[in-house]
Amino acid sequence: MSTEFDNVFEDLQWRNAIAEATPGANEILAREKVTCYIGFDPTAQSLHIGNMVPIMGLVRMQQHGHTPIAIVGGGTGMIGDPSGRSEERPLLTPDQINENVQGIQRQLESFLDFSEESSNRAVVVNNADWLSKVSLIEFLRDTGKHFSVNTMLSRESVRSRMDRDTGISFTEFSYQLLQAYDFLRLFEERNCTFQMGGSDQWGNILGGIDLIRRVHGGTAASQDQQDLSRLEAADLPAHAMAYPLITTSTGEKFGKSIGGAPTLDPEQTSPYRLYQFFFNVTDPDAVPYLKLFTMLKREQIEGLEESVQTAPREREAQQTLAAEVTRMVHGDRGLEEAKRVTKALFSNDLRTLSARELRGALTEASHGMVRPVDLSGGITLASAVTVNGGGMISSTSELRRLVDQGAVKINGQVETDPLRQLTDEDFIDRQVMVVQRGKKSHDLIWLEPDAR
RNA sequence: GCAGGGGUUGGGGAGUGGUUAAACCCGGCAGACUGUAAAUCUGUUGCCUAUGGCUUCGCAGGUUCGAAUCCUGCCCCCUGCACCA
Repeated sequence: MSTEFDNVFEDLQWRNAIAEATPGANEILAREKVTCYIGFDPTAQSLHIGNMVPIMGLVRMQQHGHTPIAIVGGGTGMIGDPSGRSEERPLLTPDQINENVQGIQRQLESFLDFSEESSNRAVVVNNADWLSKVSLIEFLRDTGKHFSVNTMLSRESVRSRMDRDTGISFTEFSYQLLQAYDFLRLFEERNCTFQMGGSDQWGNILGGIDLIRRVHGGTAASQDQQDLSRLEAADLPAHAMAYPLITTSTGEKFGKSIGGAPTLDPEQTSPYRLYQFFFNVTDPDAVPYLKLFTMLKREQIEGLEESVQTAPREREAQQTLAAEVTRMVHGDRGLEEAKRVTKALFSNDLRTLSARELRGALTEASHGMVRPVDLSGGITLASAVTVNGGGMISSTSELRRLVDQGAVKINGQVETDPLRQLTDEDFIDRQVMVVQRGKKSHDLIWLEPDAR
């Protein structure tokens, strides 16, 4: 695969995907093909869109001929990264972690090229493979000896916790050693000389390079890691770069909109919702996201950039962004589904669709709350809509408020009476009812099949 | 351990006996405008079988016609001091 950029570094730089880099990293990447890695925390069952940045980082590395390794932190996950946390993390059970590791591993596999024929095929490794096997004594002697507690204490993630009375446990304090050790192992076993990560991980990443340097010699072995940036490229046995943490143009944490960050798991976040998430991105965010989240070429993106300027109404950039991401995550079928549902929901002719079509389109759509309802005992709209909780409307009071504000539509018709009795007339084809809250949220309710 | 301060509705933060479901700000949600955008404006933001009722102000009791507001005990947090080192 070829691109318009000479090397990954330039590519990533153009995409604003580089916040930090070790001195000389750009030359290395231009000159040789390296093996690089990024770590993924198994704190949840599924990756979410925030993880797209690192994933795309690996994808682009591979595209440019480098060999990507994804580490899932089955071992470090047992410890917990103190970065960005004001309190001690609850420890996950080994079972949970295992489950999460497997889920994440599966998801990663759909982005990277793992084929045997590939000369730079991707690898997924679990750091539990080695972390769970090192002996404590061995670790303290061989690795711990290279770390100065003074330096470790000065780490922002540690210091902020020391200042609070809750403090930090030895467990989390040790985290930085483990992460550094990962890099050392990959360096030794897989000739991996490059690490990428979020800029919040920069300290940990440098710790890894420093460890490698101390273990494998180098003239400046006694220097403090704080001074890494002053070293010449030649002194560094390994390199790294960090991507910036993404925020929206208004400074919010990325992905925090509608009900939390969309995940990459279709069970948790339907393709439709993922599509909608990106479709609704604001103008100033559209182009930066296109650069970060898609494989589109420079000229395509520049074309879209112009379209945001000249014809914002067309929302070409958002549409392309949404389509590209959805296809990458859920494939052509997922994208098709997302578009089909979008069309059904925003064309305002719900009544013309059949129950079958609606169910097909909506079951996995929007809030995904599909709930059966039994009419036989008589039921009000309010109780139908709020059954089981968990839907987009959580209480009768909330329904009333929304109805008062003219925000609720049933099958496309504005609703005025939250307490009216439902009849099977309210269900399209006497089967399904589409509840709409505001412009963008939908629920689907269907009649209990045998209660009709 | 001693002394002092404090725990209020998603967050911040008023309120120290009734007119307080609890000011105000932020956030959230919705409406208008628009482009399924941003900005702006408006409304709303405990629950219910709803011109009323119920449950909320760390927890448990108590005093009162009436408590978030007063008393008692407990839990948790912050600040000084002491102890430890």
